[in-house]
Amino acid sequence: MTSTFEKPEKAVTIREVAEAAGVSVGTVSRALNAPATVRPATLEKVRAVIARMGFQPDPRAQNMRRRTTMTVGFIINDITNPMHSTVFKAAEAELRPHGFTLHLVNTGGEPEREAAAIDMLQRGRVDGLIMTINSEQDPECRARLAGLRVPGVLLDREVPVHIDSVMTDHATGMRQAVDYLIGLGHRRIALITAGTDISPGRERKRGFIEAFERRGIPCPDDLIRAKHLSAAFGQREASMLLRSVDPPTAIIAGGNQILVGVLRAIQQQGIEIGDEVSLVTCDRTDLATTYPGPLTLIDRDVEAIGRTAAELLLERIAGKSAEPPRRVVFPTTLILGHSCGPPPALARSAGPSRERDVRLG
Amino acid sequence: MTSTFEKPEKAVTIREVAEAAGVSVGTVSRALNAPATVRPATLEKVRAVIARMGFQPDPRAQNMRRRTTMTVGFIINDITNPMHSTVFKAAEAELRPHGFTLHLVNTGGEPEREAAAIDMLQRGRVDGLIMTINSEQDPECRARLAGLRVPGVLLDREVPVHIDSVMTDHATGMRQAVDYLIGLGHRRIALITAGTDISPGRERKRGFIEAFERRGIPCPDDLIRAKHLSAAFGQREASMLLRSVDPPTAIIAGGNQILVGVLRAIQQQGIEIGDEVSLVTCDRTDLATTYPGPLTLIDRDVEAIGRTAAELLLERIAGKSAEPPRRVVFPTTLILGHSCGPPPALARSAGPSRERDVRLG
DNA sequence: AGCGGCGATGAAATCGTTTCAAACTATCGC
DNA sequence: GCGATAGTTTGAAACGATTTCATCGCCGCT
Repeated sequence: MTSTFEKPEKAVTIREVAEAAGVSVGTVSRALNAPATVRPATLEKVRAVIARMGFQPDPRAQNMRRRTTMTVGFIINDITNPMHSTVFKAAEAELRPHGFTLHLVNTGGEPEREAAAIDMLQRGRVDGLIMTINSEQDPECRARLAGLRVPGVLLDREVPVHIDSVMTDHATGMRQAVDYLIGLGHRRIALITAGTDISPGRERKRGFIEAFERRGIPCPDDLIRAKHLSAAFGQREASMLLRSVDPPTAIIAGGNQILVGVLRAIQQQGIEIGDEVSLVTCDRTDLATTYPGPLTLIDRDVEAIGRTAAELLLERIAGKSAEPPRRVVFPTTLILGHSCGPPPALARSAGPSRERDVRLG
Repeated sequence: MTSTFEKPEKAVTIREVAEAAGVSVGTVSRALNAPATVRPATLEKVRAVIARMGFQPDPRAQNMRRRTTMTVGFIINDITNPMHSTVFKAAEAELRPHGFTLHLVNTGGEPEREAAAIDMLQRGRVDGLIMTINSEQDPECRARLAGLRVPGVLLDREVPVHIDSVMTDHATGMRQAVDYLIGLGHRRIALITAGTDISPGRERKRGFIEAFERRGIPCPDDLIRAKHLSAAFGQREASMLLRSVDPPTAIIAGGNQILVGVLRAIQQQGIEIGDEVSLVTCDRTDLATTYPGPLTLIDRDVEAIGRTAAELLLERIAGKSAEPPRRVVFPTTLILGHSCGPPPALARSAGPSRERDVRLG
């Protein structure tokens, strides 16, 4: 409507307000930050002038003087990962009421960028950090984490450093899933997941192996592919596995991006999920819950994870920096869909547990 | 490894560096910001001290003094929407090499929060804004946008205000999709999309209507459901439409969240996509490309959109504030999947264009 | 009347950097 | 040898708020 360019009038400063109100700058400052200490009459007068002139304190000056920014840094390798963006959203919702706002850095998982992000943020730009550092092993990153000048919370990563963390019990979740598959008769179970250089990869692999051990069944080590959390990796490994001479009868996609690749590989080979190959995935994404079936998945409360990270951080910022680092571990839940059935060989002899539509492989 | 708490030593200031190097603070500052103006011998000496003491300028003080923050604000209603997070990522990738970092605010689309976000960011916290303001109509938000003190770029929103914008030609994309469906024989085509209070909703509806008009075919107004961009809305409307006495033979899911709801409704009623009902969706998400079929969709280059927004902003920040606002419009592409076929009635009489597996409704 | 105490206010210090005019130094031409 | 000049460096003044400290009135109490 207004086609006239509102001239970006120079911001009004506290000094101008003080002059206009006929008081000192100190009084204006107190009127804003400690209203109880200024006489009601004066307070009202100052407030009127503030409102009239549309004064708002300059955050830069406040940051400078208060040595605080009311900003929290969020470091993540890929914000387009639905799990990560959900954590971010939940953390923001928790922090906003406390006046905090978030600085988001998308690192792509590269060690240098992660180290650089920690560096640039923690040096006066934020009051706290929530992060998923992919370079658990990188000495640079570890040094940065060890020397952190602001409180920090680590998400789903295990770094030998004194810092709060919010973890997921991926191992137990994986063990349950594998146990479920073993119970259905599967022995040739494949696991495609993150590299063992990061906690989720290590934990999932551990849970996978443990499930077999507890049953006293030899673990199909040749079917464990723990390298990357990407769709491309998922597709490549799933394709190779499915084409091999002794293919798995069940696949566990250990990561929501991996699932995308695994599904593509399965489609490419025209294989029927649940009948020819059972499928379990991790994390409740739109794809996992909406894909026909739907898919059996290892769920976790991602929003609670984001909320908890924010809570831990808020407590630290509020001053409990002396207390020992805390570590909150969230459980997982196996949610049964219809993507698993008995392995084909078994199904052919014994009665099938659910309707199938047998096709040629 | 280091179990000793690295004491968060007080940050070293430029004054301390100056003293240690035996020069004035001004010289240290110039050594950093204008090395050419300081004598090589002095420069080296200062640099050595800086390195030894590990000095890094305090960003807060720099922001304060320079009146600039090297930060860009990104305001979005929902960062978990894959389109939005992709735009963010692309924009960040473009801005990072220029030294900018991003402040992300997730508003949930509420007008007050959007207005508050603009307010809090543009007053000294950021040097520019990239935003998708949902409250196109809200006077508060419009006023904020009109009085912006920093350069801004609007994403996919039409606000009568002098500001750069990056748009998508949703109307043409929709027209092509509808035309394609009409060509397949469909007449009862449903559109479920955003409300007409925001540009994508208006444009998609316009394109939908135009497609019929150009063919001289009456537009099925009763099948247009333009209200919200949510899975819940998509599911509710799709369910109602599919259960109605004269159901649509084709559905267009005008939004990636809407698609989730539409697919659920279709699954719930056991309807076969492509045979009993044709489906077109918007945006290339993992779900759309991985869902069996895959789905026919109206694609757009979301990364280019994010990149372009960043470029426009960078140019403004670099000083071209006088130039008239620019408006970049990105085209869409119809990508054919296998989710569309001739309408059931036609298919039953004429020969089907692709294999079907007829089921009871 | 004098004194203590208290609440409200103003003046000044402070945060750490950049910037700018002025001072200083060395070099050069004449 | 002297002034001009260019090149460096210095010292101090911003930047815009918060915060500390001293002061001033005022009230009540003895």
